[in-house]
Amino acid sequence: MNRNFHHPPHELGHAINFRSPVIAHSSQAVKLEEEDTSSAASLSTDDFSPMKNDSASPSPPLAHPTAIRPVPAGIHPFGWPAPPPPEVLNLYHYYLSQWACRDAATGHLQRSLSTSGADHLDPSLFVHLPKHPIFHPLGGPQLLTRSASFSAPNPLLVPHPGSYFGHTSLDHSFHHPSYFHEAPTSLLRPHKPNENHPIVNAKHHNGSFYKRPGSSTEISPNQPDEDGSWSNTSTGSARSTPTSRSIKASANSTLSWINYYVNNSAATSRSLSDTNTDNRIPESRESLASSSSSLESSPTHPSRKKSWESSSTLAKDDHLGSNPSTSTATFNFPDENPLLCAICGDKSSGLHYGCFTCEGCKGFFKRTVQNKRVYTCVSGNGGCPMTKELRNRCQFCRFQKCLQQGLVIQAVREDRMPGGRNGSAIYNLYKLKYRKSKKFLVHQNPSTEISPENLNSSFVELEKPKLFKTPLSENKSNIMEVKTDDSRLPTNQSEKELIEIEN
DNA sequence: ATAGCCTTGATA
DNA sequence: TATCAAGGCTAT
Ligand SMILES: [Zn+2]
Ligand SMILES: [Zn+2]
Repeated sequence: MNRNFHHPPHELGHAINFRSPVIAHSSQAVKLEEEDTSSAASLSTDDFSPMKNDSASPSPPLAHPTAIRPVPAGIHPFGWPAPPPPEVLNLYHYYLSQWACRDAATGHLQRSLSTSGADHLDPSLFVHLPKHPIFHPLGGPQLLTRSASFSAPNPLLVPHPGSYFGHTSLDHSFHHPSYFHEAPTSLLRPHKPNENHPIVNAKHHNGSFYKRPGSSTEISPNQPDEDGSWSNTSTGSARSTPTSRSIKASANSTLSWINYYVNNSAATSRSLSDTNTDNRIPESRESLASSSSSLESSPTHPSRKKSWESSSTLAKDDHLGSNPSTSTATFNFPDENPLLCAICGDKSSGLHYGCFTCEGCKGFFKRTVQNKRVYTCVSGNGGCPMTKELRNRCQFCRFQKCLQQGLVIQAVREDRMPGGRNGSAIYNLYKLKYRKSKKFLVHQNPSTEISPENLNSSFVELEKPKLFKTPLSENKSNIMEVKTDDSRLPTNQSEKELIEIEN
């Protein structure tokens, strides 16, 4: 049977497809127009009911899907640790989100601020940014205040992955490492958000969104509400009137963390250039890297080291999730050990969606794709550790790692038909393929000893999935443009290699 | 929501 | 017929 009911990734991200009940109640999280005095803690379990809003909800659908954590604040169904304290500096998120913009002309990443000051920074643009605390570039999670400063390493690791600035839609490419480095400047502009953004557009702000009162450098009217909205951004011209909590953001302001990068933009741009493709994590950035070299690794540079072959401390547990500055090594799980989950390092139950994964990650991936769920990182930096113990703490980072490791979205069947085997179109997307010919395995390994090495030799390693291989580039087809043609013939190089080896 | 265990069904 | 990677079920 030819299966044609896959989950094409380019469909998953479209706003129209993100009307799942899980997403639907995100109207709680983002309200731009009206004042909302309810706090996030007021969310009840009813608000999260998956059966709610599906058909009978009177509230109109959102213009744009909003990624939220499916578990509302204050609810910890699985004994999760208490969520991080509320974030106090959305401005920092914004800054990081803009920091990664690559200049089309120079190829360098844009800094987010002009040297003339912060005139382009309008805090009312930050309304829908996640509010989770960020990780300090130097160390563990911290609450940055507007007066916070740091002598940051150079470069800062990554922009905040939960920012929607510059993106017309959410989809799973959002999770991919290339997202951070290849965001097209045509969509992700350095000094102001994407005007085409369904939320950040004139529809919500009467076209005066970017207008600023006079030449003031005051950038912060006040803090957003608990749900992330700004109470005073609804009506017209008086919108941006600074309040008593406004601050200055001039070159000599207290925003020294901004000034740092304003004054060091050249260095930071260079550090994120394309030449930086190795997976090595500089010591000064271990804290942010923790589980994922993923955020830096290039999908086109496989870096096929099989560290598990020589390592004897594979599944070393680490419960120091809140202190990642000391846990870099222990999170470096091998990704192709047939015995271990490529996502979390737990015991693998076999090949699932193209990779060796545990039952948990297999099910998690399936649920995520089937239900078209979108997550945000609980720590705000996309670098949450991924172990058996910690994998449930951040669904965003878990799914991100699934994609990074090469789990194939299309392998989740839309028709939910069990059994059988997936067609070649999907099969070709797998990073690892089971070698059908057992003769070769015997020939290769006459000994009957089952070692990880022998097991691995029975699998053919192929090129990275093409799914995300095309980096986000300057053309407008930045998001999941790769088509999944089921009728594609097995004529690619990887297939030839497979055949050649088998014969 | 998670994850362990079960059922299914196209291939070899 | 045995495999084994899909989805299903369900206690927690
Ligand atoms: Zn796992
Ligand atoms: Zn995370």
